[in-house]
Amino acid sequence: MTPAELSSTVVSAIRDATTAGELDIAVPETVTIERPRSKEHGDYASNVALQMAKAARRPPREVAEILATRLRTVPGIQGVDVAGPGFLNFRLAASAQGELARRIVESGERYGHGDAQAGLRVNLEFVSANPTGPIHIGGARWAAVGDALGRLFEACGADVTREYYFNDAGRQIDAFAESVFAAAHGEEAPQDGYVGAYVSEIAAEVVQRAPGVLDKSREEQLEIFRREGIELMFAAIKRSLADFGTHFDVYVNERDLHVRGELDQALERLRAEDHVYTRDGAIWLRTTDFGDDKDRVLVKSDAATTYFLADAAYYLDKQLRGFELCLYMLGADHHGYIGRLRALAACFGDDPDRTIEVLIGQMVNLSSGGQPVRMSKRAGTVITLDDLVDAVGVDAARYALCRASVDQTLEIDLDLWARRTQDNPVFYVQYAHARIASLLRNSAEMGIERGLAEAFQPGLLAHDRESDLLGALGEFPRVVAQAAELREPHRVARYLEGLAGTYHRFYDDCRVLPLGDEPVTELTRARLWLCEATRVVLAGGLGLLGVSAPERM
RNA sequence: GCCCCCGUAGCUCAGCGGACAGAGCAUUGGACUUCUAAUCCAACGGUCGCAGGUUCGAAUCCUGCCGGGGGCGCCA
Repeated sequence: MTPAELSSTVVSAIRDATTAGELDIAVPETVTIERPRSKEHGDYASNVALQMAKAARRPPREVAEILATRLRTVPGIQGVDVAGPGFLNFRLAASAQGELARRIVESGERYGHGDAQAGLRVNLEFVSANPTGPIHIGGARWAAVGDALGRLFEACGADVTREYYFNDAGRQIDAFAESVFAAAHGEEAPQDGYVGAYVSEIAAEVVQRAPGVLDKSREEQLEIFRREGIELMFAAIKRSLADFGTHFDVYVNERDLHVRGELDQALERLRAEDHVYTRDGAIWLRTTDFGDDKDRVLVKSDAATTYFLADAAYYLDKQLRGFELCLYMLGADHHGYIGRLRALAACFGDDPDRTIEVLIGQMVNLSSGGQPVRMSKRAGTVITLDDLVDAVGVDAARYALCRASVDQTLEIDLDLWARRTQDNPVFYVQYAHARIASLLRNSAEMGIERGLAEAFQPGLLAHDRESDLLGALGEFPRVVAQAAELREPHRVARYLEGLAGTYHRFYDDCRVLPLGDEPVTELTRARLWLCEATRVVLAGGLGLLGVSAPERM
């Protein structure tokens, strides 16, 4: 019996009790079932009686007793206690609990997937770094978390589009072109320009690709360094992301929106909706009507369009492509964007509470040898995604970035994450998977099969460690659904660490394969089902984070 | 000045109102003729920043303060 099944069983009990006149209350759609921290409180617990007591105008313990009496007769439930202020504590029959192992093995990688976000057309926009330099560590955080979020949404049935938006026009790009130009001529980068080894590398590569470029006029050179530089830089960015295991479905750039006339269309639309006015020669959007702190300029007094107008066109573009929800994942330094993005949606007639969500990721700090690794854009000592991967590998990098809430300023100790020891959480989890894989290989070599599903005897998995493990496995679907709903992939990582620990403890106490000339028993086979079920969940969970599940380590 | 994030064990952090607040690391002491000891067990360790409020019940929700980090542009 899964927690979800137990939940609906309790709902049925409430319905029956109201029908029988024992309770006078509206029947809830679902009730909360949780794994109690303490083993004394049974396998599962529910606070439903406490929550319904007031509406039922009865003491909580009395409500709990009414439900307990009915629930005690349900097959698979071994016992129901009323405890404390009115908790219902359930003990499941070993067979009802062990049954889960078969279910997981048969579901395979689909176990844990659900339909909580079924059909939702969601747009995830993340990283979105301009091609003026490599992906830095802040972008890396979203490359990991945004990608994991996409996997989570898909696991919950959503229709996901991963999108990368960038500017290939504008002042940043001008500065980049001038910096590459300067580097090609052995000159200092201009004020507000870009520095770092990659600028010189790109300059050299452009010169190689376009022989004779240095003999052309300054204007022609700038144009070539701009065009070729962007192309090389963007190719490098895409390579970094691909090596990192993060893929995008759609790349959108401002220039295309411009070329297709989408900025003009957006402006006309906003004008038609009467949200636009002119002041000091500039064209403004009245975002303060929708909660922004100040109105925003769409077209500057020199007739140049702002990035904000491009943002407007881009939002409209997403709306027209039929997305019901647009998620923006931004760095902490962009939190000021939230108000204007929401106002934008409202100006286009949408309800921002429904169509827009902005996730803000706090900063990432790195340390090595106990000393902080400081970034300086001016000195060109920017820590990049590639640097992180070089230092700790893709799996550890993704896991480290996904492991913490994005609300938390993240501290990454490069020495720790490069280590192949138990201090390193990703190895702790991966090791559990490799350990199971090894055990299953051994069993295959010994010619021991877990056998047909029909022959599986779930009731044999009655050891405390087995019960703990089954309980943990039963939590996975809920963890996945909750992580997607809250947009918090770190919950999956934390869950996996707990599951790995629970498995290691089981492994320590419960011998699976026969020793010496011991016979193969039904318990041996039942435990093989349990081991395979655990392997499936570990692999599935790691997969949601884009981290590999090694067969050997 | 205004806005956002954080404050939980020595350290890094979990914990979208529920039972005596958890994990890993660190420290101390144990467990390998046997399925991967890259593991496990035990001990130690807390005024959940402070003060009010809401609630049967608050680390969790609300308000105010204190401390740390980040941000405020006709920049991108």
